[in-house]
Amino acid sequence: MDKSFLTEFKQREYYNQCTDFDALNEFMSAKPIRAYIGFDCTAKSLHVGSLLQIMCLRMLQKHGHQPIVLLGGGTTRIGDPSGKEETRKMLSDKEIESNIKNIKKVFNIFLKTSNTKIKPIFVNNYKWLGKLNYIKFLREIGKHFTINKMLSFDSVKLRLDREQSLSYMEFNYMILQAYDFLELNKNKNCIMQIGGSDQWGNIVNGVELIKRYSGKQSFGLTTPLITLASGAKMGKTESGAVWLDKSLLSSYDYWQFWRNTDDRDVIRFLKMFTDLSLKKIDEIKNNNINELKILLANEATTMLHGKLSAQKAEQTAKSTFESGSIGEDLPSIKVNKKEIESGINIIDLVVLSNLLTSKSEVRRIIKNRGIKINNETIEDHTLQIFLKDFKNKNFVKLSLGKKKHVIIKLN
RNA sequence: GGAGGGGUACCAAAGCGGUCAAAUGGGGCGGGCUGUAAACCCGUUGACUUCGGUCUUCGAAGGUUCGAAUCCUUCCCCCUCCA
Repeated sequence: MDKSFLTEFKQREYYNQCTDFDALNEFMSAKPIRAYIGFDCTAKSLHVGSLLQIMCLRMLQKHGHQPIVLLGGGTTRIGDPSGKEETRKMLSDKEIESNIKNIKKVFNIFLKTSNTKIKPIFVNNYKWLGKLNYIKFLREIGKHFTINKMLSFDSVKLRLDREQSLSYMEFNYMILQAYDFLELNKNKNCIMQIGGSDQWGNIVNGVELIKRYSGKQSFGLTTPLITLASGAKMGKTESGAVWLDKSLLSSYDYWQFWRNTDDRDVIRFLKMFTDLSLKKIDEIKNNNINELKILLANEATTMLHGKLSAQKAEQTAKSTFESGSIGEDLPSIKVNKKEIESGINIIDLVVLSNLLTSKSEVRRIIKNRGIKINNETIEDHTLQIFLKDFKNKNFVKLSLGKKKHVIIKLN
């Protein structure tokens, strides 16, 4: 074992804070360890906001350590108040279980699953949280927490300071997360928890609980909150959240997300989100910035959707943006021939294509010259589209702005 | 419990009887410039529309009025000070 995990962790700018950096470094150098990250299961899938965490797990594997993936069926039922302005809606057990099932897929893509020494261990904290005995829990675990301290945590303090209510249920979240860590420490020999910087308080609680409960040392490690050069939070695109799931966001759109990275973020993202060696990144860092963005997009898309999807996306982007033609990977919808036969209003067509949902908005954008059909700007919102407008191959390309395109095919 | 202040569109914040679908700023969206970047500039930002208008919005419910975001009543929520 070497000391390379934390070294690389820092070099790739994953590092934010650690409870005891030097001791952890010793530990990780001595022998393989197990570390865990918990993931929220409130949505059908994860989005790029969780990607850095996933990359951490990959890096653990790369250096011979074993990741534990906690899909929090238990804590999701409670809802983490950290960074949230208000209580989340409650999810049904059925939804949570189905979310967990779907989210698992992401890890099987990003993580190595064949090598038994490092393959991810999936755990669901509902298994232990679900059957807690309240009195017993209060006596064994609750006694280690003081309200005084709990009130001082940001997740709680911010909510209270800002007049928003915090339910008793959510107030317990941090204890449950600490308990998770204790549980994994006892039963899975897990000595580290990684998380985003907003999880620091929760993580430290776990480390302290383990210390008090069993006298053992454990570690917490956090990654920075990634903000874009523009100051925005990472993870939004024209079409919404950037999901790590093909059925929620196409590989083309995923590719586009990376391709549209702000200049100032490119090198950082290459380090964070690709497997390119740091040496290689250093060599190419002065290359043409757009080439680098394409590289980033290809690497990131390959990792999630495979090489073929990445190539197709790149090809489609090329034909769409460089030659204004039509790439096969553009999103498409099928329309029944009958709907077009007698002519269809351009506004209705745009709505039909799901590019926009409000007719008023379509009108407005047409006025602003933002709608194109087969690359021609629409000037008149009363325009009718007929079968003859569907070119040779029975399709039209409908564009909203410069970046959103849909192919409408006849059925 | 007492005394004040406040709840307005995605957010912040004006408006305090008609000219208010509601100033202004931010954000979003579209256009221009460019490199599918940033910065900057312009336009736009409730829904539907035969582009004449029509309908629904200013914490909630009632009321006054020809007419209410604006006045009155009750209720809900928040903030500050006092106890």
